[in-house]
Amino acid sequence: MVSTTSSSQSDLLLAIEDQGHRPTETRRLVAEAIESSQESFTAEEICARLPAVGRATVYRTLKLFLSADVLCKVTLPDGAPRYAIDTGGRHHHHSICTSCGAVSEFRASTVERVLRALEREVDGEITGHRMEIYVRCGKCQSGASN
Amino acid sequence: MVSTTSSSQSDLLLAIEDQGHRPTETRRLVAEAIESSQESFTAEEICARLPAVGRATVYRTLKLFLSADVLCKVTLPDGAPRYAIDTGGRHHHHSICTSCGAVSEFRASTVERVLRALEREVDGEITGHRMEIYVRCGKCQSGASN
DNA sequence: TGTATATCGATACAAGGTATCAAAACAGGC
DNA sequence: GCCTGTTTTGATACCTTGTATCGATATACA
Repeated sequence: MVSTTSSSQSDLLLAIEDQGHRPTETRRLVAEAIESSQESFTAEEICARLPAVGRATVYRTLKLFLSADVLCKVTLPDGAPRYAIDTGGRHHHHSICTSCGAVSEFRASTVERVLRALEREVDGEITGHRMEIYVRCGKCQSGASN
Repeated sequence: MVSTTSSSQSDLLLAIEDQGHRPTETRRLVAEAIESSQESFTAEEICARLPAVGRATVYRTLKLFLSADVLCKVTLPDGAPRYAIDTGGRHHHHSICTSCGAVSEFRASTVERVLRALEREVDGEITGHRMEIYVRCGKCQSGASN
């Protein structure tokens, strides 16, 4: 595929470019598919929307975006993984609407405070954590549909 | 003095019996393998230790223990699942040592308080959550080995 | 003893990825 | 433009963590 030096570069693409990866046409397609996604999405949805792009490449590209911190991967209550664009910079957590899949970020300073408190309760040193909040979002509550 | 209450039934086995499932020999084998496990373990480790028990049966049995709340399933930072005996009754969370795999429980009343506070921050109604704390446990810190 | 139900193992299959590898695309020097 | 070394790519095989199916067994119990 031929690379385009088009104007309005996607934020996703710029982010991995900053990490030293090439902004190829294939990656631009993946970025575009992500950016035009409503709410969150699965890797296989991207594969289905880009039949010309290999499955391995989709996963590789998602991984690049993840490591550039412009994409996040969340886990639904049943364990199914979903991806969503990650806009926040500092450390944060995600809330996921179990009806529509919308992912929001929140900087949980409160959560960090709790972790510091827990440091005295647990045996050893806290090295990391995982936290997700499942919600039924405002939109889904009002629009009775979903 | 050791209470020799005869054929001391495994707690795991008793728990699923209470749910109306039969305490079969196969299940007893799985329970035994679990109870003699150090720290946490994977399903495949149980399969490997019980070659006479079918893989599907091992997974089915783990699922029974999970739904009887005597087993818990945790996720390591890299996403790999592990199982551990769950002794706490009330709602609680787990801390996992990323060195040795030891899983501990903690009743995080503080965490619950945070969730109530977050209820005002997030859009919608909180319906659930997932939380895991990763630690380097005391044993691993002192014994420099792991 | 007979029969309904529960459980079992083998096996195929599913989801979500990763490893491999040869081919294509590319950057940069000439 | 042409060469050359590095990246990226797609196809494909494979891996992990399970779940579905199904015929064979085991079990309860009337």
